[in-house]
Amino acid sequence: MARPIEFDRPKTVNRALALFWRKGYQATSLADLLADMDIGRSSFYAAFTDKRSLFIECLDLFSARTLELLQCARAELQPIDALQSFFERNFTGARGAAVKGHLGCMLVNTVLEMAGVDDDLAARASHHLSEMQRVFQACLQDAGAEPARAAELASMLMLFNEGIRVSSRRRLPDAQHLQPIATTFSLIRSAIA
Amino acid sequence: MARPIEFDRPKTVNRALALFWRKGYQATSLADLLADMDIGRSSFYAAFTDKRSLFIECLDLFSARTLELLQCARAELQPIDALQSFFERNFTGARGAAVKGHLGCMLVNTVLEMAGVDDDLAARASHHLSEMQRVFQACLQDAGAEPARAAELASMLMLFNEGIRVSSRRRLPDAQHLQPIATTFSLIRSAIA
DNA sequence: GCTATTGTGCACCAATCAGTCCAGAATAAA
DNA sequence: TTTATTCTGGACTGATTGGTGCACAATAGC
Repeated sequence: MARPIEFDRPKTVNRALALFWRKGYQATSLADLLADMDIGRSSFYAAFTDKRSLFIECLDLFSARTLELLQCARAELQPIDALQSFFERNFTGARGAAVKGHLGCMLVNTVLEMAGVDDDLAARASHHLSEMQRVFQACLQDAGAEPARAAELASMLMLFNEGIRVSSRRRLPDAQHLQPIATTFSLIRSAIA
Repeated sequence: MARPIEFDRPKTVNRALALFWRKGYQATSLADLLADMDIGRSSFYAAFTDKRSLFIECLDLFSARTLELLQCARAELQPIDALQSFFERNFTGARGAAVKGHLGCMLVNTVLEMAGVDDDLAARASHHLSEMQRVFQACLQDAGAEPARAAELASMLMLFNEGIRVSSRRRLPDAQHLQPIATTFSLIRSAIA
């Protein structure tokens, strides 16, 4: 047929995801993207249609990965431990994880950046957050909470999640994050038992 | 001497503040500002130096007003009630307040928008949030909490604040916000008593 | 080797960005 | 009225934005 595509698509999307995650949608220029993904303009538009379309792809990918991370922990640990580790892993252990932790959550970042600017993007991010909240709720039910109680706690946990993602972009000492996580989960445990 | 300034400076800054609050720094163009403030380019640069300088002025003004609101409630109500009303007022009562509530907190918005883009702006917003946290702590101490305990609760309350400001930009039903506020404060009350 | 097909490098585009500049309008002092 | 001072409207600038188009390069089938 013809010349084969020269770049590794998933890897290239990953680069874009990292950029968008760190700098947000608006502050990431096409020039930034092309340089970092190391492809030409034509290839970019041929493969990804649009800056906006690529952003949506990254947003969905980020959400899928986050949910996967959560489900993974859920399979390996007790439900509440799984939730707690989901928060703590951003501030402990490997340096790579800790660095990523300081970028917060791309979904939360997008909600705040795009609300009032591009409401469709904001709504899409918000929708992914609601999916996360449903997983929170499922974990809490697994831990023995009644559905109504689990829903109530899940919505508080989502609030906590949003808060900690903001807080983690403020470059405060890690202890400032870890201590409230511990406090919150000891509270949740006693609220269920 | 000469021609007097034709516009009411505080009022004009207010207009800019409202715009920045709603759309953030980057998405607010100079054209937007000029149209909304209803002044010409020259007057703008003569009076405010810069888009960035004006933004900083708005940021500081927003912070001052928020702190004032908090201190005001503190003077009129019991310390914990003051804190609780500070959160609830964004989702209850006059429609104007409720609309503003859905814009979240300009400081939180700025931290997330500018982190990794203009770290000085983000740091300035973050600094203002730390001031707020100190007022939280003072209220909790007024309510009888020991300093260490008050500091711990204040940092959790700030996390809660950041969360609720994110959540309020998601256009969820108000009950989704009011219920966690009630739950949180009943928790805090029992943690102090 | 020749041709058809497909992907790419790069020049180019209009639109928009923040910011500058100056001619002239409006006032106050004389 | 004249002059000095100050403020403002709007044209202008250079840089950057996201996006298009085209000529060429690289492959596959023949």
